[in-house]
Amino acid sequence: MREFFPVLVYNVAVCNLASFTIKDSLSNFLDRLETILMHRWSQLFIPTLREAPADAEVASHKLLVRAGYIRQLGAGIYSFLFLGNRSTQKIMGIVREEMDKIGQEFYLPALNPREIWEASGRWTTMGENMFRLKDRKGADLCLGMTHEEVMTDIARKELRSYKQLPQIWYQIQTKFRDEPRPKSGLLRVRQFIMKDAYSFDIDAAGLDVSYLKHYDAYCRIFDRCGLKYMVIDAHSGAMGGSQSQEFMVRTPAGEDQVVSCEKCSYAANMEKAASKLASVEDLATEGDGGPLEVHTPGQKTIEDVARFLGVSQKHTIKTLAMVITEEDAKTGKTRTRPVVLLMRGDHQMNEAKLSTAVGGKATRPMQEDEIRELFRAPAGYLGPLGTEWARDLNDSGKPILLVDTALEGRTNLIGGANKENYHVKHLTPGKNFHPTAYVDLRSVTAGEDCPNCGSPLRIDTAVEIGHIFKLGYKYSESMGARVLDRNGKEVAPIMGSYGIGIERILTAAIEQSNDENGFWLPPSIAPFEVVVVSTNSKDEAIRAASEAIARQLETAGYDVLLDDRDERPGVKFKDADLVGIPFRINVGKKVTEDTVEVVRRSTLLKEDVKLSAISEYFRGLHPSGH
RNA sequence: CGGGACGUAGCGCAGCCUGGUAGCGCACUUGCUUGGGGUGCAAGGGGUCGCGAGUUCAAAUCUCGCCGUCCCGACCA
Repeated sequence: MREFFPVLVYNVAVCNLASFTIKDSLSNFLDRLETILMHRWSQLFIPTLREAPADAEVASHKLLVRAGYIRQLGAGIYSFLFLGNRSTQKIMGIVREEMDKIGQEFYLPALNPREIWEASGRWTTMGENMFRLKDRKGADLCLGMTHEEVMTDIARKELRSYKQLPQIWYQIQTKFRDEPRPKSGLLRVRQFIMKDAYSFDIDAAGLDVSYLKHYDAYCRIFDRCGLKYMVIDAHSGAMGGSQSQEFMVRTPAGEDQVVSCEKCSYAANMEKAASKLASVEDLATEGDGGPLEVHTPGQKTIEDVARFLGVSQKHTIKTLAMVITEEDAKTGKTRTRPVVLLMRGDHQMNEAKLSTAVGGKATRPMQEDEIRELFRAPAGYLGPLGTEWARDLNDSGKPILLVDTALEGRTNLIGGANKENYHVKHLTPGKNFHPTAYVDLRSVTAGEDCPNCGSPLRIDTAVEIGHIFKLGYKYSESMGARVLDRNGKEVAPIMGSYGIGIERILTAAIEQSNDENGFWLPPSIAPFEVVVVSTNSKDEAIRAASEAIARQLETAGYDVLLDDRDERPGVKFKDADLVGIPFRINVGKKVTEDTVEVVRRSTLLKEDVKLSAISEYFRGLHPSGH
């Protein structure tokens, strides 16, 4: 603020020339100047609401609207008003400062021609999630959901040599996604601001460095934003990604499930999380140990069968019949391929893990007629016997048998007999049936042991605020970016992509710190750091002291909001508590003793502070140490 | 895209079933009052009842269609 002072005076002067009539005295002019330099509540637009809109469900949504930060324009489309804009601007400022340390900021178009999305193949794969439009000539355009294509287009046109690498390019801009279901205020929207960065390196070792730079920058950004976050290993998808981590903030409003260890640093999302299982003592062998059919009339579920036979579900096999859709390499036609999964009876299958196991293809449960055709038996009695048709994963089109790792090494399990009303005892993998592969298909559940340290795992819902991702060669190859390496050989640069959701930082911060009266933001991202409440605007001593304190702190470099409205103190206190400002100074009767109250919003604890000690007081509290 | 709910003043809601002058609280305007946790009193302003058709002498209310918003699910680079 201070360094912009001369510029501001100039602008204000110029702006006012037009309306500067003879009637306007110099002091009037200076008053106006003062209003602009000092943020006076009485002259600002901060439309606070006593009640939240009926549409709002999650805390941050209700409070953002109540505090006058945002207003809704349509489903998943929001306007940012004065306070909301100040806060997101501060967040962007922090992101920009830290990103400038590792990369270069660009400004890219949101309006993209179809061609570059055709080149990467995403014009079709993005499907309905992409906003599309036509120009007057009928040419297809879309609104950018992310900017791999545009960045890679620049790279392919401009980068020629390994000597130009590495490059880290970033932007902080609006993105558009036609979400099937916008929800939870700013958490899931159709237009939002994102910082996205892209790295180009000559080799994997270079990518490791770029990736690490982003990891460090992200930690600094989220630390400075005052968030309590965790970094988790993420499901990197089937397409080329080798490493991927997500920065998550725990909150019940979140949409993602995150597994984390109570003791050590282990954390992963559900699609990736693993756990150590307590070992199970297998059932004893009866008779000769060969497969033994048992009559289980009407017992279709694992629960039924285990109870009926008087065994734990841990000794049973759950047989799941799925289908994947794959494309024939030669004809290009899609066809289905049966995938039979064996899980321990009490375990849940994770579809993302399954999808990863089969190379990222779409999966769905088998239909009744497909089941009958493959097993010659009805659902409820399926089992691994007679699955000799199971083939190699690469043997396109043929059925495969995937067995969860929890069953590896187990013996004498109980599963369906592929015959109505019958199950089979003494099933042992590798002996009675032969898996295509053992793979981890199981969803971790809370309380299981951490794979690192053995402590209990917890599962929380969380919001993703950042994501770093080793892209590999997907875009550089498909879009034809090439540079010459040291040997003069043409190679595709290896890429990384790195995103941060700006509004999600604000939302997560509010979710982390709110009560029924409002919320409090970390000073670094709050629209104002301090609100000075003049408790009685008719009392000249109080009014003057409020002005003086506000000006003093403003001069010291703080962002100060002076509540000079002619309102009752109760109204001002309620509003101050609502709007997210972390510190409040109540200026009241005690000014006659040169004393004011400082209130920390997070605790609502009040402290009497001498006027002469105000600056000193805040020097101690301010995290960025003015 | 499947399931559910809602749409009446800026916000929160009643009225609809049983058709007949559109109401309450907050907010807003004016005056007085009050001045440390949304002060009190008085007088006001503000509504094509989401849109369109239909039934009817008459529709916020009944019927049909459309649009919009929210919730659950599916989806989520």
